[in-house]
Amino acid sequence: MPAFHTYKNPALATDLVVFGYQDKALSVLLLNRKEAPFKNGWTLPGAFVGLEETLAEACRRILDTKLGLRSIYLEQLYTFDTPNRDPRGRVISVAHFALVSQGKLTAVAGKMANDVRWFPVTDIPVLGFDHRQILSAAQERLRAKILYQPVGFELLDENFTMPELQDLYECILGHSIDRRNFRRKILDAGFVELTGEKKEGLQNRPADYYNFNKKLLPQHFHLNL
Amino acid sequence: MPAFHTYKNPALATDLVVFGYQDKALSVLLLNRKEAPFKNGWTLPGAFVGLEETLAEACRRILDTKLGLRSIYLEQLYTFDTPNRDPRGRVISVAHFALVSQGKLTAVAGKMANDVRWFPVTDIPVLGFDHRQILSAAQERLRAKILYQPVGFELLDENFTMPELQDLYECILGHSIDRRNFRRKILDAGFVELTGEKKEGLQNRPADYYNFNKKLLPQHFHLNL
DNA sequence: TTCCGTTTGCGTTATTTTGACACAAACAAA
DNA sequence: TTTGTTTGTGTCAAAATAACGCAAACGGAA
Repeated sequence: MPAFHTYKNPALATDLVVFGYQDKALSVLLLNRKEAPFKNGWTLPGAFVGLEETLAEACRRILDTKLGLRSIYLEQLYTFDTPNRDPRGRVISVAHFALVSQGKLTAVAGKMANDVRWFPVTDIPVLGFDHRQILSAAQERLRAKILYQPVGFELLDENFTMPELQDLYECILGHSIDRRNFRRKILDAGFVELTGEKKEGLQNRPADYYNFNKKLLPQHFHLNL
Repeated sequence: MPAFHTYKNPALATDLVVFGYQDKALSVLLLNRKEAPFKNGWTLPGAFVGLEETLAEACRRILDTKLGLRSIYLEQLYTFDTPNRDPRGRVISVAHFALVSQGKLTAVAGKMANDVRWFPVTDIPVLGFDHRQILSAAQERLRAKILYQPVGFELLDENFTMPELQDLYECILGHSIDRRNFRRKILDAGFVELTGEKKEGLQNRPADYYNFNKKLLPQHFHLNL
């Protein structure tokens, strides 16, 4: 038996699908590469995984140093290993996806280098590597997840109105929902509560602000939308 | 930038959760290790991933050479990277789970080395590495999956009766279901059809044989059981 | 002020789905 | 024939869902 680390293994990387919600649209952070391969092409942010860090730590490192994002929702998505997915050689990528709330999104937008941009998921450019496939998998996961876990709140501010929440759901699910039925199902699920405040200063009737109540959270529900 | 494969990367492995269904019980293939670490302890079958093979190929290799199983259902589960999950060093494992039908199960049972055994999921011994965690994740995935994809049929023979199918569902879900409601929901989902044959030779009323009909498959349904 | 267009909040009703049963049919064994 | 057990089919009340009406609360125009 040879020494342990002399085994020839594929290289290990992480790629990140960072979702944000702004201007009534779900969007993704893309990075314009300055180096080959795919020079000047758009890709997901990613990096190789070091010997001393976990996958999550590698993701946090990317989020922090490349994008200036901290303490946001992060989840492992899938591990991609198509043979020629990276022209440089054999690289296996453990893809993750992250959710950025509106508050943090706007706060960081200015700090970002001009080679990092938000793209609405409805208008994604050609992506390098197999990142189009990764992005599609992330969207599918998010679609499924939003129906049984309170993950959508990671994309909104602490306080949000029912119409705002509904528009988010519609963006992610890709179809429109009846206002009144949506409201009823969300309230029945029982993980939001009224704050008592209203969204004033608008043109129409003020909307009630709601709050994601972690104490009431059933941690497992099922929305039929 | 150093030569590509001089990056220090964690070692990459695969571990397999092979599910079988026999004697009205869901069971898992476990391997008794002949070498350290966890010598004489039970673990999931696994192997390191070579440079020239995909993850799926590595899994097929294990299934074929170690267990004598071919062309069975295989799916990626999750990638485990807890720092000290392997006492030999930093190993990241892309766990998969496989489903073996009763026919193939019995055909191969005899060929298996005596250090490989089926264990009912209700009676699992202490496992090495983080394999208990992997097994639990696989069970959870299977529980969820059986409700919206026709994956349970991979565990049965081509022809099966409704009571057999129900018992399988009950084993995986972990709770009993009303016979009549179960039948109705399965038939409403519309991916099984009567073969016309009956399971004769038993003590009681013969049960109708059903068939998993791939042509009728909606590929996306939702069972509420 | 009054009227209008728009959005929000709250409700109703018909339909569908679900959960909990009852009962007869088909076998083997007594 | 009778009994015990399992399978196939149907019923019915309760719950969940989809579709929809209507008044309240704003800003802006008349």
